[in-house]
Amino acid sequence: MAGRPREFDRDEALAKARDLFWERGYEGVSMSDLVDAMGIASARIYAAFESKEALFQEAVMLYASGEGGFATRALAEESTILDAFERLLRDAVLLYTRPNHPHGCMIVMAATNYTINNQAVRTRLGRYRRDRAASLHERLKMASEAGELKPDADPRALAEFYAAFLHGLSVQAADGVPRDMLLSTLSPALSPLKNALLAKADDL
Amino acid sequence: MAGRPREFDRDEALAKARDLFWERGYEGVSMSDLVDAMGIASARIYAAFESKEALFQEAVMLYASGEGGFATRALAEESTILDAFERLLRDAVLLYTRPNHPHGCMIVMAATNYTINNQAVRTRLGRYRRDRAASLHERLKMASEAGELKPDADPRALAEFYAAFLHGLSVQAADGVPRDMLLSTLSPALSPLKNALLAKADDL
DNA sequence: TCAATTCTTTGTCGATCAACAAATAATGTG
DNA sequence: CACATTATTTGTTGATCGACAAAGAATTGA
Repeated sequence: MAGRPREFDRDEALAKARDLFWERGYEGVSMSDLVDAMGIASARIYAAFESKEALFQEAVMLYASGEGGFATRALAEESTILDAFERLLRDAVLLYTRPNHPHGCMIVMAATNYTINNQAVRTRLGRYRRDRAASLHERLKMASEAGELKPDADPRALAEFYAAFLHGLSVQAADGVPRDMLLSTLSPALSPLKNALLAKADDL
Repeated sequence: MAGRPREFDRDEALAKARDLFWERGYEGVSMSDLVDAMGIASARIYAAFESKEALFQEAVMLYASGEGGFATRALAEESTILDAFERLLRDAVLLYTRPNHPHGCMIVMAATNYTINNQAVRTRLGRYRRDRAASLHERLKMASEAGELKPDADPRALAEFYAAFLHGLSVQAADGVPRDMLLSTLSPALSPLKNALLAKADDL
């Protein structure tokens, strides 16, 4: 079997599609935009990725498993809750303001407003965002059960607070707020968590 | 002068357009969607509002001077910085989760991702968002100069922090996070400001 | 009454949208 | 070699996009 070999690098083309979707969102990118950016004719895109929606989905998964995975990594790899959230927020700012890349989080930016036809795309991205909030919640519950937090701390409220802030960082970055400015917001942003920690030493 | 009188209520039609744009964004709404929602033929829309973009702009202004003005009002009408921000955030949650209305903030949701042709719309809404951050900054500087804040508090960082959180609330609301949940995030959200206040009594 | 003015209806414009069909080209396997 | 298989090229499809032109309808002032 095995017919004519593919002439373009599928991963490379997918990465280009991801960047375009990242910058302009699903509906902000037309097939002809993709043709230009990926450098291959539309029929080839359909052959390799099935449809625009499937291509977008795959691009989102590429993002989520790559740069977008910073949150998962921070939550899993840091041992204290404070270290985890400090790193998570810091990595978020760095990613959202990376030079020569689209600003903001792809999953936040790429699907807020949508045509009737494409509500499924919007809903799916909403689910991704809810999953992120859930993972924050999980990590905070863990910390609470491990005795890191005050007994009256509310892990769910803290989780939704940080989810909101994280999403907001993305909007700010897309609006061009500079990296240093966003980094300076992390000190106030971490104070709710610090207030919820069981006291060791009083800092600030 | 004065020819045939208009048969439809311009303000009413504009409000319907605003709600549709609020829910689905500028590009998420087509002229034929507007025709259906406003109940008038497209040529009438052009006669009364000039273009889709001008209609959108007017709808945004209607929003900004109405429901969207909660921030301006809170900042202007409350005398202490804490009261102002408490009310601002609370009003934001209430507006963003109002039943029988689109969820989230129109100015945050209606233009994050956009086609090349409509970057002007995106840019303009970005400017609105930056203006909001600037007004938070102004109010915090006022408070600082009035001696409400600790000398080492950073009004600019606090302003951008609250701007980010506010924008994030909008994303959360649009994703269906319930009102009570969002209200419970306000307690952590206010702790950075409380930490920056010159001490009077220590409340948790 | 009639002319000027404004609104409404109807139909349509060229452009662009996502998606594919058909034909041609290049590979491996038997 | 021939044939099955897969890629690429080219062109087109019907739908929908935003925007308007032209003509009829309703009103006011002269």
